[in-house]
Amino acid sequence: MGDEFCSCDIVHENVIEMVKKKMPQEEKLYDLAELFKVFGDTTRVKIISALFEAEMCVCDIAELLHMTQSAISHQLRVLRQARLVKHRKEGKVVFYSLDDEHIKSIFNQGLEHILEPRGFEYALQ
Amino acid sequence: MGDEFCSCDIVHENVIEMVKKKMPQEEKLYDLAELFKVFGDTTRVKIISALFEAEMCVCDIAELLHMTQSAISHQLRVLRQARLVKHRKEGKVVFYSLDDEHIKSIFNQGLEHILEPRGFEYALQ
DNA sequence: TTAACATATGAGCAATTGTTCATATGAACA
DNA sequence: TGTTCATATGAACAATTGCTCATATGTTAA
Repeated sequence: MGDEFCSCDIVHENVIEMVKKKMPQEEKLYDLAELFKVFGDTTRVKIISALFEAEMCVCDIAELLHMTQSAISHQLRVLRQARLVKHRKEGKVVFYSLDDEHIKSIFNQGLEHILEPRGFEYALQ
Repeated sequence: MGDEFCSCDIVHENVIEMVKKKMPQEEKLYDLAELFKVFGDTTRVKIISALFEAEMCVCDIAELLHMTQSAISHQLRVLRQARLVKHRKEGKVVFYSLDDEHIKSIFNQGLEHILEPRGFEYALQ
């Protein structure tokens, strides 16, 4: 039954069909993964966390995170392309700030998950 | 001023100090990035999306996503370690389901972001 | 016990990613 | 105009990641 991606015999076809119908489009799920991938790096999470507090220029962020200007600039590019930050030029200086209200929600939900006490079963792993 | 991670002279020390005080602990931000990293893969996003609809065994998921049992099992391990799914054994069969209410929120906030219409400036990039 | 089966896991490989280094761009000012 | 400075970017390299393949684990049934 099916395309043999699993050697099992017990496949629950009715469940699979139901789930297949209800799941979002493949493309949406791909985009969603791409979005979370942007959040999935310590440097970028730190940048976002910093920009929650204040608009900052590239140089400030580099100084704050003890990283090179180049590294920060590369990461800001990623954040820009994901529409998570916006920028404003003032002469030579470029100020970055958060672009989206959703970010705070996503970020905070993530923090809540992190801060939850861990269950017994997990502690054993 | 500072540790010279940036050759700039214009560093706004007062902003940096303020932000530094308000930012979450480094370790929390690291954990947060680790959590989002788990969401940042198409296969795992699809698995989570499927488990929103129903509890499923490894074989069902493999069939649904047209992927090998091994690939799915490896990814389920990642999801388990991040406490995003739980499992229940019934004989040889292992059923997986979502472990956490936060997941739905994080996931849906992400989808909202994805679905937002894009601005003019971004369209040009 | 042995055979069959559902799942888990380790090693290896290709693809992706984050940083560094060198340099380009573009704005302000002498 | 030429210089200085803030930022952006391309190439290269090391580290990480997701999959495959082979095999281990653990459960059921003969």
